[in-house]
Formats: sequence, structure tokens, C-alpha cells
Amino acid sequence: MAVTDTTDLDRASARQRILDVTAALVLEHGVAGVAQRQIAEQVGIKAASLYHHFASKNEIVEAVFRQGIDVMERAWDDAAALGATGRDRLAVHVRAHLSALFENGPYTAAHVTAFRTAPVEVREAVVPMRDAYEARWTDLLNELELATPTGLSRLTLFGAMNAAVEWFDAERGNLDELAEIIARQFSEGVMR
Amino acid sequence: MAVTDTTDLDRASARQRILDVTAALVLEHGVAGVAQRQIAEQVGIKAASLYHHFASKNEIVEAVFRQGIDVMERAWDDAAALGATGRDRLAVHVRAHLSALFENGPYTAAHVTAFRTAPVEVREAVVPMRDAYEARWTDLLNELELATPTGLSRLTLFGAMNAAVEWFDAERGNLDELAEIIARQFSEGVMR
DNA sequence: TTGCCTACCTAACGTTCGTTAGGTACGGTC
DNA sequence: GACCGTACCTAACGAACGTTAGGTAGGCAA
Repeated sequence: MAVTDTTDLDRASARQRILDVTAALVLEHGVAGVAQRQIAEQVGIKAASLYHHFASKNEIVEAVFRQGIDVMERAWDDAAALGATGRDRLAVHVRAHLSALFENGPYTAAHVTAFRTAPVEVREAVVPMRDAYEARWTDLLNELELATPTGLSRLTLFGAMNAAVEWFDAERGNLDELAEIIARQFSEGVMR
Repeated sequence: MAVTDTTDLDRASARQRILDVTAALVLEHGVAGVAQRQIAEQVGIKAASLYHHFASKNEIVEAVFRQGIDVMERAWDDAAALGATGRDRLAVHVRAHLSALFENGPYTAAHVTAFRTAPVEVREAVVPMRDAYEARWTDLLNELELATPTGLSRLTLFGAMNAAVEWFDAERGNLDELAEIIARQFSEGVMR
């Protein structure tokens, strides 16, 4: 008595279309700057129909933020599978984070720019997922034994990477180059 | 027939109180997330009375952003007056930028976090002022002859510094230390 | 054929938004 | 004492907000 495949796909794709346009709008205007009527219009439905897929605006925004982390974690896993060592390991993961920001939809970019000003309930619901991703970086930086204290280097490194959202042009820029430069700046003091 | 001093002061201080609470609220919630009634309440007046001091919400926000740049430029000038050379020059100006972010009210912090998602009209009006501040950094980094191309190093450096808004605790943290660490990370390749 | 589920719709709710009109109380100027 | 500008106020405007109630059209199941 399972639901048919087509229904599953339709339901999933409608949901995904809503999240796609919400992520793009949130990236541009912030959470409070996006209206559900605006989301609905770009999806091609009426605002009230959003409630067939999500229970509230906050729930949509929360799903966008979660997917932003999903994208980062998938990029991390792909990078880890490369099996790089020492300084290269840092470069590879920096490249992966930049990939999440620019090569997999607006989710991660929306997350890193809009999370801080989102409603408390949304933030609190997403914090555990965020922490898990940050912990991966903390572990990596610890293992690399940088000259700078791990906590600080993670925070400034995140700053340098995430700030690219404000200026990097995904059409023209070269992400490999950017990743190399950022990794080099942060890898003084790597032991092995 | 000049207006009396007390009136000038009152007018200026009322205006400044409005900007103070607006900057703090914008830093926390973003431009779209702040209502004029909320600003007015914290100032201790009614929303309609804001129009005695500013012509619109956008005008208030624009004034906040401009003051954010003012604070940065004053900090820059103070730092320049120290007459440091070589690597120290970078450290001194990094420290100044952090001072603007954390030691002179919420203006600069509000600017760097909320500018990107502000209404176009507001952004366009403020862009020339922003560019002037950025040009100071471009010149400085050019003179220091870093290994990394000037354009990129300015952008990642701004990222690392501004990101501190998201995590740095002005009560507990040490800005001198943070400035030292950031400057060190970005000063590999300084010639003299 | 009937009935149910899905994916939307129209219409409207109460609230909040930025903004305007038109006061009032008060300190200083003539 | 009449007058005027300043700094606020109350009241209200239309528009937009998130959200809810109650449809409808079409596909699938029995």
C-alpha cells in the first residue's frame, strides 16, 4: 500500500522547488526580507498553497538552513575521500567548503549569510547540525597542528571563506585558485 | 539669529539616540527585520515622531551605514598617526578595524553584516563612501607587497576580520591578541 | 460509480508595516 | 502678551504580512 513513485517524486520536487527559490531569496534579502507571497510567485503557486508542503514560514527557512549544512557535509565527505595528507588536506577541504558555497545551489550561501539574523526558534533548531560540521573542522585543524590556536584559526578561516559570498563571481572566478590562496594563508606552521 | 546651543544639542542627541538603537537592532535582526515602532519604543518616543528627525526608514538606515564608515575611517586615521612601518603597519590597521567593529558602538558591525541585504537605494547611496575606505586598504596592501595578490588578500582579510562579529565576545576577548593573530596570518611575504 | 487523497485554489482573517495629517505643550523671541 | 519653531503626540491610512477556512479538479482504488 505504498504511495506510487510518481507521487513521491512530484511531492519531493515541489518541495524542492520551494526550497530552491527560498534559499535564493534569503541569500539576497535576508529571512525577514522575504515574503511567502514572493516565494509562491516565483514557484508559480499561491501563497496559501505553501502550507500544503510546510507548516509555516519558519519551517521553510529551517529546511533551507538544514540543506545548507547537508551540502557542506557532502562536500566534506567527498573531499575526505581523496585521502590527502598534511597541508594538502587543508587545501582540499577549503576547496570543498567553497564548492558548497558556490557550486551546489544557494543553500550554503544562504545559511552562512542569513543564519545569524534568523528567528531564535529557527536558529535553536539548527544549532546542533551546525555544531557537528564545525567539529569536523576543529578536529582537522587540531590534527594539522597550526601555529595559531585551533579555535581562532577555525573562526578566521570560516570568515575568509564565507566572506567570498559577498564578492566572488562564480561565473568568472577560479575556485581552485582561491582555495589554494586561502589554504596557503592559513597553513603556516603545519607540521607534516 | 543662530539657534541656541541647547536646542542644537538636543536635536543632535535625539538623532543620535535613534541611530544608536537602530544600529543595534539592525545588527541583530537585519534591516528588514527591524520595525520603526520597535526603534521608537526603545528610544522612548512614538513611531510617528521619528519623522521629525528623518524622512523615512531608509534614511535612518542609510545614516547608520554612513556612521559605520565614519567610525572605520576615524579608527584608520588614529592608526595611521602611530607611524608604524612594515608588518607592524598591517597589525596596527587590523587592530583599528577591529576597534571600529567592537569598541565604538554597533555602527560598523551593523554595516558589515547588514549592508549586503539592505534595499538597493540605500546601498547605492552609500557605495562611494565604502569604496573610499576599501581604497585605503588596497593602497596599504599594495605598499606592503604581500605574496598574495592585493585584491584577494584584501577580501579574505576583510572576511577574517568582519567574521569576528559573529563570535567575538567584546567583554571577554582580547582584541590586541586577535589583531596580532590575523595580521600574522596575512603578512607572509611582507618585504620590509 | 463512488469515494478518497493530493495539490492546488479563492477569499478572508487579524496584525503589523511605513507613512501622513493634524494636533498640543512649551521654551524662546519680538 | 502675541507669536513662532521645536519636539513630540494621537489617530488613522492603505498596503503587506503570516496564516486559516473552505473550496475544486483530477487521479487512483475499490
